Order: sequence, then C-alpha cells, then structure tokens
Amino acid sequence: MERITKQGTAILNAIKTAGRPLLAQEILDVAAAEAPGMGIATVYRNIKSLVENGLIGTVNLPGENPRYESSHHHHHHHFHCTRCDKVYDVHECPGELQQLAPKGFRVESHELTLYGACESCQLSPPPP
Amino acid sequence: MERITKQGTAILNAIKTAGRPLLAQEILDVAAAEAPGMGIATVYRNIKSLVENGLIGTVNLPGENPRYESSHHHHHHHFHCTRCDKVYDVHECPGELQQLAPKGFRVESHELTLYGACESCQLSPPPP
DNA sequence: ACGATAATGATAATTCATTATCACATAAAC
DNA sequence: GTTTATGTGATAATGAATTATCATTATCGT
Repeated sequence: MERITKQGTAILNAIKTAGRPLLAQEILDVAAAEAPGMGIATVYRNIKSLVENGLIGTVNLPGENPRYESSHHHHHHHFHCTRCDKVYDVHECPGELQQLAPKGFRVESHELTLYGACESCQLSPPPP
Repeated sequence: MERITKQGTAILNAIKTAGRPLLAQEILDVAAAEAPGMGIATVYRNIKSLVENGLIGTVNLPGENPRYESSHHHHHHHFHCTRCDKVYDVHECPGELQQLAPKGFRVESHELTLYGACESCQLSPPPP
C-alpha cells in the first residue's frame, strides 16, 4: 500500500471518523459511501497494511470477529451494547488488578469488556 | 445423549477434573487417555449436549476459540497465561463497574481477562 | 502524456472450527 | 442372548471469515 487511492483514503477516514472499533463489514459500509463500488477484499487488504504500519489497532472481544480502530496509545477498554451490537471505547480503568489473581500468578495486563445498553439504545430501543 | 458410554464419561470427567476451561482439542487429549481411540466428533457431540443440559458452560475469551468448564453458578473471571496458553478461573472481581462507562450508558454485566504468567510458568518457563 | 507497476473488483480458493453422514459398534430394554 | 436404536469413528461437508488470483484500472515518477 504505497500509493494513495480513493478507496484507501475512504477506509482510513471511516476508521478515524468512527470513534469506535468497526468490523470489516462496517468499514466497507461506511467507506463505500465515499468510494462507491468498492469490495470487501480491498477492505481486508487495507486493514492488513494499516495494522502492519501501526496506524490502526485490532480489537478482539469475547466471541466476536476482530474490530479495528485508530491507534490510541493510551490504555483503554470497551463497552459492547447488547441492543445494537456497537462497540464503544471506555477510557476509565479499574486500575491495578494483581490482587485479583491467584497467589503465585503474575498479572501483566488485562482486558475488560462492559456489556449493557448504550445511550442511544436506552433512549430509543431498536426493534428485535 | 441418553446412553452412558465410556467416551461420554471420559469427556465429562476430563472437564470436571480439569479445574479450568478446556478447548475441544484439550478435552480430546485428556479424555482419550481414558477412552483410547476416540475422535474429535465425539467431543463436539458431547460438548453440545452437555451445554444444552447445563452441565457445562462455554467460556469465550478475546480472539480465542471457545473453552468449556463445569458449570459454576457464581460470577467469575479468567486468567490467560501468555506462556503456556492455559486459562484459569479467577474468583475475585473488581466489583461494580458502572462508574467506568460513559455517561448515559447502563452497564449490566462485564467480562474481565487477566494476562500474565501462571504459577508453574514462573517457576519453570516453557520453551518457545 | 507515457509507462511501469501497484491497487482494485470480482470471485475462486483457502483455512479452520464445527457439523453431518453413514457403516459399524454397543448400550439397555426385553 | 437377542433386538433395537443410540453413540461412535472416520471422514466428507459445511459455514464463515479471510486471502489469493488475475484481468483491469489508476497512481505517480518520468
């Protein structure tokens, strides 16, 4: 990915603008508005290159396909809305969790996922 | 699964004895010691039935295939050893996390995964 | 504008976990 | 012990996400 293309630009824009981690398919949906006709293969190609270059990061949540977001360098967690399935960043952190582990285990990092209803889903619940 | 077979018994024993969540393949490895020659299809068939009957539960961790453990009814979390890739139960919990979420979001549950070195890997690091 | 070559789009291929198929083995009811 | 139907083992099939292929298009150094 050394050339600038409208598809590549649309993909990076989609991820940067979203403000939350997106699935490959969601990236396609957003970016296709800016670069009509683009295909899912282009999304995967660009994602791969952006991750390798450190411009975006991969977000893995339990039982979910990977999502991608603009590289933050600060530690953060995620909120998964069980109504609309959107995932949001959470900038707060419970802090040091070494004390939760069994004796003899060393905790080096942690991941936390919160589940519940996001603000928009509480205001207007989506149909089932 | 209404009949008692040595394979089914071996699978349930493997899960109950492990004390930690096991991958389908790990269940096969353990259970095959008790019921030689058994195949992976039998593991999946039995897992499915055991989950449906509530005897075991599914554990999903970020970016991982599902693991299975004896049904606990208390809330708990998991520790994933980055050295040996074994997953252990963590019975402590940071507690109420509503305060971490953005305003307007309602937190209904959470999942926490700790990463680091388990006790045995600290004592004798496994080869790379 | 031209030419070299990288990127795209469409789709086939791959990967990997899981499930279905089916002949055979084996519980358990009689 | 015989019968009957469920469970198993081997393996093919499936499903879903991702990657490769290749003809075509488009970028960018010249």
